[in-house]
Amino acid sequence: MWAFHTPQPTQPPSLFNPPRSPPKPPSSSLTLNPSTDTSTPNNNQLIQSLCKKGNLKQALKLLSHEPNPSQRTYELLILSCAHQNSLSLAQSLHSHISENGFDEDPFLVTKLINMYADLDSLDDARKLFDKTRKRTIFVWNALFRALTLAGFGEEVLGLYRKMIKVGVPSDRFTYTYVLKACVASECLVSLLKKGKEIHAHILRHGFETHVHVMTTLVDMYARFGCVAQASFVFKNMPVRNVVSWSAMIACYAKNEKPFEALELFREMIIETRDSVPNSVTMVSVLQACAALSALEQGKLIHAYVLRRGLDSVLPLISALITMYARCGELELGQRIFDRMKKRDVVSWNSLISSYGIHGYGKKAMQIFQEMIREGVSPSPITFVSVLGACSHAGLVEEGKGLFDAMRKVHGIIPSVEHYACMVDLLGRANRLEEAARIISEMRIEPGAKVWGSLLGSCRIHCNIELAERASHRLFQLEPLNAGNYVLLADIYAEAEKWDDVKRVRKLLETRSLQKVAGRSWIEVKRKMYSFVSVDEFNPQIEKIQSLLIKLSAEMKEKGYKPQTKVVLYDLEENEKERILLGHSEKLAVAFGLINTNKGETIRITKNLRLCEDCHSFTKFISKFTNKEILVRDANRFHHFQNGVCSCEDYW
DNA sequence: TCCGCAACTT
Repeated sequence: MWAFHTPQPTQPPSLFNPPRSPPKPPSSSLTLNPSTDTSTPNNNQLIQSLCKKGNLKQALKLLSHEPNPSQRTYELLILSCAHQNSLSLAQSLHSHISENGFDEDPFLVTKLINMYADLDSLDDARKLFDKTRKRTIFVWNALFRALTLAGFGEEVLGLYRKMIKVGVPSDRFTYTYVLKACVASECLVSLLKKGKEIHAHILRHGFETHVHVMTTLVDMYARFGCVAQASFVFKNMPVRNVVSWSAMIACYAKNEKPFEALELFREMIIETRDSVPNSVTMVSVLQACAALSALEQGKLIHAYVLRRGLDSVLPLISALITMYARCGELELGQRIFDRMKKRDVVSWNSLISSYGIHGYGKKAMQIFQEMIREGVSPSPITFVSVLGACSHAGLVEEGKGLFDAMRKVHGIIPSVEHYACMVDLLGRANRLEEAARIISEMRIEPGAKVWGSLLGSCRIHCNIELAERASHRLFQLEPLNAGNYVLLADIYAEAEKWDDVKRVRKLLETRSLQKVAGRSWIEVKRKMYSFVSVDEFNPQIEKIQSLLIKLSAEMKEKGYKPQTKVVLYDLEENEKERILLGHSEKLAVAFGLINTNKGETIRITKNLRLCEDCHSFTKFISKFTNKEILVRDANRFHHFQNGVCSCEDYW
């Protein structure tokens, strides 16, 4: 039955039916020799010390000679099985424990459930729980933990209801698990309502003073994107620690509130003495800088990281590489990577995606190959990064090859993200039929990301038929995402199907959704300036507008043609031109021209994809004014210099 | 006696 070789094959039958007798008192001596005496009362201690040394097989061998294994002995054996990742040994040990009558010991049941969770054998954990009669809160919690970790959130919530029904009171651990269960669902159901109910239970039972419970609550709201609720809970916490602060900062950083994240970080440093930011806190702070492309802020944060001696923490270094790359400083990121003494897969992923967003697809692929040569196993995210890089650079065949190798060579099953990358890769390259075929051949349910990629490509290549198919699915999958309606309306508009445009815009209205406004921002002397079309308040707005009008007129003489077709309203040409000059990105460029010194690069970030007119306008400007202009749009970087863009007009 | 929170890479 044991999965290892035992030198005494005559023993077994009695192995699982040892005589029952009370455990003998432990001896103080530990100087036993197993080869000369295998059945002394101190076998327990010997087994335990073998477990501690990691010699599980030897320990199990000895167990077969021990008539009275103690609870402690079993405990160490269980931990050893989990540690050695051996399910078959674990199951045999479990039978041994049952046959010795220890399977009603809640202590060992808890340990066994945890062990099965570590070994990813949820069925064993469930079965054990089902036949356990003495279900202490420890046993319940262990199962909640196991199921939550594996993503069976709904099952946990069902069991939680049962637990309340049978009258077992929750403790602080129960609350952290069931809160996490709300966001750990395999299916895409929203368990926010459940989470709010549990929030109410927590308050009713007086757990609002428990830091861990309340921090988990903050994190739960954060993951649902309920920033206001998360911040409400956080502000009302009677006790906070570095983890609570980090959770709230991460909440802002992940939910498109980078300013708030930086502000809270500032508050944390100034107002608290006992909650000093750690490397985890700093990762979120760097993410906020990256989201804003706030290079100067980012450098200050980097200096802080160095002062605090946090610069050898791997995830933090990856965040630094990403921050510099997203702020346009690819070389600084590369330099940090070069100086790393130790690198993990995340460090490589960061570098690969950095080259990807700058449009260097070939280079990203080279780094990928180098990583493989160094013996680092790629993760699913590695492929998202490198496929994304291929997509930005139009490397269709290379991307297809990588997608193939991912399965065949690296044994990674493609996820929705990978399919979305492939659809994007093919779609951008105007191979829309091929992209649609990939979707129809998918073995998993194509989610919103996949259809979204297709719709985005249809927008670029104005394919109405496929766009209608994609948006039909998207309207079901994410009815509240305004972007999908806007894309479809834009496609109709470009084809001058004004009735359809009206119909889709009406749909947007009836669902009371708001089109996300195009926004651009620029950092000048450590201050961020943000622009939303013409009417945004800015003290220099008149100066900006007159500069744009002047430049536009001058550039027209040199061959610049306003791409009025991007204005998707049925208007006169000159009116369209006026609208074009109000695009946020042009305002930011003009602001940059006015407020930067000669030779200084203009760095702009835009929340949406760059429009064709802004793209050609900025190319002209870069030549006309002899300025380097770096623009990061929703997808990638555009490096404008001397009239050309690094994307080679493929974006 | 057993159990717990936050982070990175798309």
